[in-house]
Amino acid sequence: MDEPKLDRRRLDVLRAIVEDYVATQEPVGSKALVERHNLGVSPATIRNDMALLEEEGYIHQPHTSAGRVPTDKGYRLFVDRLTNVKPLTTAERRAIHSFLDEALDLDDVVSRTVRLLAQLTRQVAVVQYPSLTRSAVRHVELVGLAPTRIMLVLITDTGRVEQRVVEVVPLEESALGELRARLNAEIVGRRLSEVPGLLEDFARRRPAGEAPPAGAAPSAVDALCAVLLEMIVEQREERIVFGGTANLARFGQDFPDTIHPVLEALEEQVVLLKLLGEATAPSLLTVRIGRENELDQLTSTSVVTSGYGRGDDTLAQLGVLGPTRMDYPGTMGAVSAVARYVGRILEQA
Amino acid sequence: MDEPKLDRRRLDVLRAIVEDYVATQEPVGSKALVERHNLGVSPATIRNDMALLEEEGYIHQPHTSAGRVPTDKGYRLFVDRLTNVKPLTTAERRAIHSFLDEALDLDDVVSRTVRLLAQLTRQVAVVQYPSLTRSAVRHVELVGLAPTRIMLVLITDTGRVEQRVVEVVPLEESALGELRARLNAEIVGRRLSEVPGLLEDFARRRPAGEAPPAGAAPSAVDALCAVLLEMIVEQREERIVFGGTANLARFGQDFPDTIHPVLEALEEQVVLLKLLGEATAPSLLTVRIGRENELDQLTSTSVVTSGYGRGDDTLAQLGVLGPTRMDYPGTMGAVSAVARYVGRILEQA
DNA sequence: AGCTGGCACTCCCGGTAAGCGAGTGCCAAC
DNA sequence: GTTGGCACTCGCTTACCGGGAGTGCCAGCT
Repeated sequence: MDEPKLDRRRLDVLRAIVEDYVATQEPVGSKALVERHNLGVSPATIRNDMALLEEEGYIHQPHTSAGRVPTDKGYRLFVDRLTNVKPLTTAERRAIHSFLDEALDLDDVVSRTVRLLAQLTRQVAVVQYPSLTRSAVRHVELVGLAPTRIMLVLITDTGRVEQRVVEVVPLEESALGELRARLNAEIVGRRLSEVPGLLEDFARRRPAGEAPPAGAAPSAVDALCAVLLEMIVEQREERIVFGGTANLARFGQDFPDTIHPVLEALEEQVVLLKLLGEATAPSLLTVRIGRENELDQLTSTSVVTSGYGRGDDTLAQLGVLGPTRMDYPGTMGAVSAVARYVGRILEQA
Repeated sequence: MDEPKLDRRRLDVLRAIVEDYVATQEPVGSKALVERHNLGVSPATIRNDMALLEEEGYIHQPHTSAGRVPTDKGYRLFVDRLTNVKPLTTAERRAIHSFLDEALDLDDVVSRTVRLLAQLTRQVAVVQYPSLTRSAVRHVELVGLAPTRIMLVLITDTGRVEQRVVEVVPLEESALGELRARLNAEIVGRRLSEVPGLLEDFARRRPAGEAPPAGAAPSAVDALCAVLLEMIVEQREERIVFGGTANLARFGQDFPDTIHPVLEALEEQVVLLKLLGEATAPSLLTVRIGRENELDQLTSTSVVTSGYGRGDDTLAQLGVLGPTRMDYPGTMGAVSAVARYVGRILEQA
């Protein structure tokens, strides 16, 4: 352990400080502490403990003769060792189910999840679309719009639908049908990450009569494969949506100078990606507190994320963002529960 | 005219007040006015005019001995009679083109439009997806996932793709193909609004041998038609996205109590719908100022919207929202230009 | 040793008072 | 109809001054 000196009561004090501060949003003093928690000792004793905690960097005094406020390090210890995720109430649990069960398609699942998370945690919610590369092909559709224009629709087993229009050399309807069948036979059910290899193979193996004359325009097959590849690769930069920004402003002038940069940060896809961080195992919670976030604009916010997916497959991340003084146990419980349930929804899709 | 008394100079004064107030965000006094605009008269004269304007309700004095601020009515007159939409700079124009030309599909067009509008106007941008009902069917695809499960994909000529999974009585692959062909023959190219009628007709006209035995489960045709109808009707509540909320917070503590309700309002789909209002002819600008908005939460904001679409067909609305003290000419110019260009993009899709 | 009550000290916060300055309305004169 | 002058209003800033919460320290108690 880093700080073996921290005996039991000192930890209790830290926990009490975090809880009170989160609840009241005001620096908490020794007297208030002994009143609200039965610590069994006098304020003076608590003061000694607090002095110690401050020395170790777990709490901080805004000014002489003010109460104490937890530091990032204090929150970190609180999250790691002093508390557990709080299980949801049955009402909340029911809300999750009824809210998500009504979702019609993937877009709907994602947007409902955002609203749900925002409402449950009263914070800003961030949800990433299920990764294309980790999902599998459910179907590829080729729709002839005109002799030289084909719409290529890719449907994944996570319910994601991507489409793109391709210009090709003239192609008959029957050839199109045959191509559709062969293409589907080749890649349906395979992971998207496998598809590039399969396509390459597919293009090489094509029937002899279909090979284009040397130097001619690329065949329809080639053109389609190229676009399909492009779709898969391009979409690796995942889509991320967020909502519940009103919760940022909720605390009135709580941290007024902070709200603008945070909103700005949220509007940048790149930032959101960093925010959600590396994919973790499903329902494994990650908490990043204050300055643990790399971005300057987010040094006074905390982020709680979790992976979600089918079984042990992490398809994407979701989570919430709020001020460092957040209700960690409750937030963690909500994020974790929502992540699990979204995963289950995707399974049955 | 409502107020025939308003002679030329008085109108000039109002215009000057609006312009200065928008630029400085501070109540503007008579002295500052004559300095910044060459009105050719003395401050005392301006004061007389201001008193008149105030009496008529065009401007307002926050407190005795402060400068004047335009009222909603003042902004209204300004927008209606005192200014024209400002044409964009060529740089801005170029930005629009390069930004939107890169869009890959409809989602991309919409999200890019939001970012573009937000950036151009430095305000909150709101964009509605092209209306399903006013677009036409490009293709309907039926994908057999399992003997009793079919995925129904509807593709419109605006590039919108909607899909839904349907449970049906067992159906062979060949029957599915035939059904797909017949269904497409029936409705491709037709307006979505016409589809319900066509489908009814279609179901009635079905070949005799295919009719289900009386009292049996509904045929696959019936089930599919039902879901298709549902998709069309349901989606009438259009999707709307917004962005650029950071711009709300930009003015620091400008209108601090206002930002929270506004953010809250934006998160409600219903509110957004009201915000964009009735569909208007493409590139016809609508400006709603302050209390002209029905919603209480938005009484200190103004909304500038425009329809967009192909040719004379209005497919949806887009626009921006900001404080009533906004740069109306510039905002109107940007909204109008973007609406026109988005329409053109949809045409060539 | 560790805990406790007492006590002096620090410093934030809220309220009040004074001075400044911007802006006005009015009026008499042009 | 316009102008300069002038007294007046009133919000904003600064300074000042208790009151109060909270602390650190210390001496005494268990």
